[in-house]
Amino acid sequence: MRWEELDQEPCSLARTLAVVGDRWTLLILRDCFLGVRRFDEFEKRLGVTRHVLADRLKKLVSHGVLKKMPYQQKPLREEYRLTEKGLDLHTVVLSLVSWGDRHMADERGSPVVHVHKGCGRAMRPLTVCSECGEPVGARDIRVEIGDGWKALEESLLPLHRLPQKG
Amino acid sequence: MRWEELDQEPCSLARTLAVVGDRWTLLILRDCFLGVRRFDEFEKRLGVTRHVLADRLKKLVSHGVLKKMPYQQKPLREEYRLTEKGLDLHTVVLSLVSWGDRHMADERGSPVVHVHKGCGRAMRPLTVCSECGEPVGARDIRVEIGDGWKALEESLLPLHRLPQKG
DNA sequence: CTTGACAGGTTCTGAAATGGAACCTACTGT
DNA sequence: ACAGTAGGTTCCATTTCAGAACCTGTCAAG
Repeated sequence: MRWEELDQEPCSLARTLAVVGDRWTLLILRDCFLGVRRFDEFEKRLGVTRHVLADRLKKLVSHGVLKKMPYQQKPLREEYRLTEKGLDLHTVVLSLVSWGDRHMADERGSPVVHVHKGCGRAMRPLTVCSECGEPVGARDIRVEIGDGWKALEESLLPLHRLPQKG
Repeated sequence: MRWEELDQEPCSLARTLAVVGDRWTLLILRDCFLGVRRFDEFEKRLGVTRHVLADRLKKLVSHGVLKKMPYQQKPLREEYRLTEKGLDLHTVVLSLVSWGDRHMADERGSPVVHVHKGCGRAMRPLTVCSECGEPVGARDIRVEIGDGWKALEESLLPLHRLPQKG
């Protein structure tokens, strides 16, 4: 499978990875959420080569995750900002960070703390069911085929075994 | 920056990407959550080369995300199963899928539906604050330096500008 | 007892992506 | 006139990847 074919896959995860499924892209997005907007700032903070950085920014713009906004004329200078579509990736970044905090931290603890402006406290993201509000984990969910995709059932989901304890 | 240095970074996102920051790894994990356990099943479903598949499975085992369990002797055959650490990645996968459903779906809608066993309804994952239970988005959170990392403040977070509308 | 099949890999080779550095193009400031 | 800055592009050596063939241990059929 080629990278370019990925956004045609009958799988929302594959389609998302077509946009952000790359180590540099997610690090760029992390910095976007911290307020970084300019080419040379990304370069200094990430240690990525300019070539790759230019390529990833271009892809993110073409996918509508970032947009270029002029911040001065003469000479024209543009900065990269998150669109609403890009801001919506916050839960993805947050869940990745949260997993790292739980499973990859050293004795110094979490490098950054997320403070919820609403209640003022340090928070961790919790994933809950949109319907009943209860927290959900891997074992609480069953996967079924979407209505528009019944014809492809066999190729989509040959298996429905859920991961159990042990 | 080299891939191998990534898990030493003072950033939980970078450390997480050291484990799963690769397009094939996340597709492998998707299939794990659907119940796929054996080498040749992964190969058929993913269209990945055997070389890369063997490499990624080995890395996931070495990071403690998957474990090899024998399911027969003579000849010894082993299958790959999610550990608790691996099951804990479910929220990551779920948030990626959910973003794809919202922003990358075509007219046929979501390929798969997640049913919450607890309440029996089709659900979307909602990210809420662990402290007050309110839903959180990108604009509801402020980032601060963790206690163990104050000394590195400048290199960690030169900027605290938050993405605003427009 | 030879042939074939199967699970689960490893080895080989050419193509693609990446890292590192140099170069380019407007402009501004001294 | 010269240096500096933002935002790239070009070039080349190294690394990684895709695609295919090959290897090993076991069983089952003819």
